[in-house]
Amino acid sequence: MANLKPTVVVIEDDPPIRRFLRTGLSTHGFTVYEADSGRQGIIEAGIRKPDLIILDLGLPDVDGVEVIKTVREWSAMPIIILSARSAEQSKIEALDAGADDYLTKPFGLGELLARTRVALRHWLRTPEQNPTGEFTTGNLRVDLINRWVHVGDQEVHLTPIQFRLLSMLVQNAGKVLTHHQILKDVWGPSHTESSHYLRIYMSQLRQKLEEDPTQPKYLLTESGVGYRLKV
Amino acid sequence: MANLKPTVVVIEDDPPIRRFLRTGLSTHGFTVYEADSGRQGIIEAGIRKPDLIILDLGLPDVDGVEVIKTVREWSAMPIIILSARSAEQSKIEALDAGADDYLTKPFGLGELLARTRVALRHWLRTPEQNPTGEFTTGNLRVDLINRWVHVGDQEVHLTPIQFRLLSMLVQNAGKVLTHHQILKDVWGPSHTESSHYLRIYMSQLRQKLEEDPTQPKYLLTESGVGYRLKV
DNA sequence: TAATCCTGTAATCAATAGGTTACGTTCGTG
DNA sequence: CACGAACGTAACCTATTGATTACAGGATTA
Repeated sequence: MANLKPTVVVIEDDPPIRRFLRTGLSTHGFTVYEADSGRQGIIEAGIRKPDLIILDLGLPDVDGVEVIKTVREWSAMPIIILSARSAEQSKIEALDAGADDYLTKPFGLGELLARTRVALRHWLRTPEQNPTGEFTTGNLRVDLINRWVHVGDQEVHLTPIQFRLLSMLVQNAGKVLTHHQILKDVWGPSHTESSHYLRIYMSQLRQKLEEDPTQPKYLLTESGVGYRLKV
Repeated sequence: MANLKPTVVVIEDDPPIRRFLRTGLSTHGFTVYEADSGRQGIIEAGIRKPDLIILDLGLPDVDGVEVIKTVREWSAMPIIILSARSAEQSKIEALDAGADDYLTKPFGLGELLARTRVALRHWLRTPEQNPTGEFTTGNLRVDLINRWVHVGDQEVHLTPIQFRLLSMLVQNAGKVLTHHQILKDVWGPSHTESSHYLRIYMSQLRQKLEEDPTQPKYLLTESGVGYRLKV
């Protein structure tokens, strides 16, 4: 969804309001899918996996609160309620059933859009929505963002320098990095001649990551040049 | 039952409404701190590190939108707006400045409480996307919404800071958090260098949560980097 | 095959970072 | 205003990390 348009499923039985929502939302960058009943809405939400649901409480077939509960059984996606019912008890029920916001008709398009922005802001903050910087080759898995390394299903602990070194290799996986480049990046520009540091830490990494450190499968030496992470 | 009550900072200059909020919120399980001006409210939010801010837009000294922006410079905590202004433009400005919800006066206490529950639900949403807000690993169970911690079938009492620290780790379970990140979030932006605080409280958490505090299974140290809650 | 260069590994030691205890102060509650 | 809980601070001790030295293996070449 990062560079695509956000998608929304509108569940609303009244055709004029549906048209109002369709034009308003699509001219503001949404891809809009529509449903005119609760049953249809639940199906649509399941198929489209939208970034947002806009739901009218007063549907002909199912009670809106039931729709909320059904969706919440399998997803935490944002749900914004539109309703003609302004009674407080109705709001409380919908919100406690799992809705994220509640607008009473009549409402302005500007406010609705502002509240969709709030809902999407919340939703985007959840970590598993964000891409992970995970790298895999063979039975070696590295997550640069969460900062862990797995060999098989075993977690491996690395010291800060070891991790920086591996991190640089991962970010240039497949390419050969010269001693000079690595030393400059990991130890800083004042240590570009201390190539024995590099050998020692490379050895430590192999001890921790390679099945047979004497026959490395991932951390390869390019003699006279540098090192390379095999992909 | 609950480990400790959630805290809220109420920023409102009108004494009758302030009293209404104080009694309403505290009888429903909140610890309430009050401020009668924007300036004071920002300070209070920084000191108390509440779970929620309730903010009146019509303050005598600072514009409410400025208060939102100032808080958002260093925290993503939920902010619910109360306002006499029902104009759509006012709502849009506040929501886009970073507010999470907007209620127009007059409003009912029931609706306000329902909307606080929504805000806290968003704020506490764990990476697992657990709808109940409960987190489990090994024999450690944490419920961020109801605020209790169990080790085995034994309830454990935590102090406010201890709970905030654990809460942050739970919300980022699996990830390494740097000293800096934790200090900023738990103690506030002015304590980012006081890393010995962190060590002491981490030690206290281990005493309470780990079977063998010298060999932690959950609260892991990433030496030279920070800490991590193992999943 | 001897010399040389590049590479890998082990062991040591100092510096830094982390863990724990104890104690004084503050703050909220009754 | 007295009590206890929670917090901040200092001091001390332990563990981890990183730098460094020394040495061993292996390949290339004269």
